[in-house]
Amino acid sequence: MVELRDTQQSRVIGQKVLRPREQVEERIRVAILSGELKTGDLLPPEVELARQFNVSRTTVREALRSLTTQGLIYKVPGSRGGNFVQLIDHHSLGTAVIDSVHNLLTLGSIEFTEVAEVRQHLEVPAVRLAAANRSAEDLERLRDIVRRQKSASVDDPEVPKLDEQFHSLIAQASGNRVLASFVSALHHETEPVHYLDLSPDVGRATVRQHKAIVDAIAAQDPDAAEDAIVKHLTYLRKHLAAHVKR
Amino acid sequence: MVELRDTQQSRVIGQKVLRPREQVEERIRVAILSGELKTGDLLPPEVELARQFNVSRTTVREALRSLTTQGLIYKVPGSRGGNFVQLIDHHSLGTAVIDSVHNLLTLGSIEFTEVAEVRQHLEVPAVRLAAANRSAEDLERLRDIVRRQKSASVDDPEVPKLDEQFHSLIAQASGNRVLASFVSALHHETEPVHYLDLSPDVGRATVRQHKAIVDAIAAQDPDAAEDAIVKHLTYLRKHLAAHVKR
DNA sequence: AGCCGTGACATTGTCCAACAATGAACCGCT
DNA sequence: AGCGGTTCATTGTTGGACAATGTCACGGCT
Repeated sequence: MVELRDTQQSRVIGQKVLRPREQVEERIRVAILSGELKTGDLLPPEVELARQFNVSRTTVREALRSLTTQGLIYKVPGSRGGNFVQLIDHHSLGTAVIDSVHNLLTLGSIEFTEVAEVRQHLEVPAVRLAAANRSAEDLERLRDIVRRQKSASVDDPEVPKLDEQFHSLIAQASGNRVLASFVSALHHETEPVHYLDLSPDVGRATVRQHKAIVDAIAAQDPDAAEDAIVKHLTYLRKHLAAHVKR
Repeated sequence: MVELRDTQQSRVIGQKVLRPREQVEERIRVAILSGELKTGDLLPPEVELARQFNVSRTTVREALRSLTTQGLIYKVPGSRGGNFVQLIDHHSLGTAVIDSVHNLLTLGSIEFTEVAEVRQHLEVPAVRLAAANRSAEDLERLRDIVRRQKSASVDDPEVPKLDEQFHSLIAQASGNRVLASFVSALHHETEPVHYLDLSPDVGRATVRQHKAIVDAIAAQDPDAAEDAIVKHLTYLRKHLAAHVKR
């Protein structure tokens, strides 16, 4: 947090010396972020890149490895393989959040309840916006999910996936992609716990609550929607609290 | 989204073949996430790791490069250097969000308004919680910042930093670290724009609004705090909208 | 004694040249 | 048309060398 400021000489001539790997990485990064390289484009082979940048293939590979880890490119071995520019849309934000939150949770650097709390703070606006902005298609897809949830048995392996889809779809219907990414990421990290115990009672109650949410969205009634989702989340939290066994 | 399920043979014997680099990376990752390696610990030198895993140093280096990019370790060249386990706390989440949102914004994959909207949805609960949970020290620090903002001239290079600190501190005072990380990340990505034009009028209005927020937090009045922050954010948005020149 | 340069040293950073693994396209056989 | 092997471009891994970096200890200078 300490900030060093050059009080005497504010003119700067020298810049930080960048190592070869950093320069290569940066050049490729701006090529991607500037749109010079588009999604799906194939980068030149590593030997060719090494030639162009006049560095060794090893250095190029370290730069590419870093870019891969950042999710900007992906590598494909084999004859028609190579380094391709990765699709970068709002889902990237979701996975970035998932990864980071997951790490922090397993390290104990943050508490589960903090995540759940933020999730609720985001799901309420999400469902309100969904009620206001939902398309006919959104509604149909939500109804379809609830239908399938109703018919699924408790131990059906589809259950968690359906639940994830339900909440993600609502967030998507809000029309705000950042909000959608956050909600589905936080859902992903908070929900898994309650798959372990799932009595038929809880299953039925969940479906009933989901239906109430969808009805409010169908009626385009944000207040009712908020009410329904708060009830749902509160129910889940109470139910979860009864099963903290770890 | 397609899920392939083996309908005929549900017994799985073979697992995916992992490349050496992946195995090394994974082993080190779990060592860190399990707590076997703690913050600040020094990993064995690369040649030693190569010996232990029985792979080449190059392979070890690729694994370490990836872990570095993920923020799990950091590298220090030189005699007493090496690969150290990075501190991983909730700030990691903030920087992860900043990076991803920044990429998406420059690529045009998300809209500025979506980020700003989510920011507001998070700052409202943040300020309410801050009003409820704030410590005496939090309050003193907030007052100190407002004091300094009052005395700072419009073109003072400290101004943006103070603003960032102000909003981050409030989020921190909420007591929810996930919330704090999100708020400061989104603030970081949405605020820079309005540094460009900063008339003395706007500066004074901002400080006045900040003071109102702090007063509400001091009085531990969540409703008043919400009211104040909404007014503030609305003012900023209106002011920003008048200057969309890019 | 304290300060400053200087050189040794451990470690990461880069280079090079080769070979292994991968997987798509091609070709020929039936 | 389908099947199986071959070719080939590309990434993945290896081993070994040298360069760059930054800490430490030492020694000389003041």
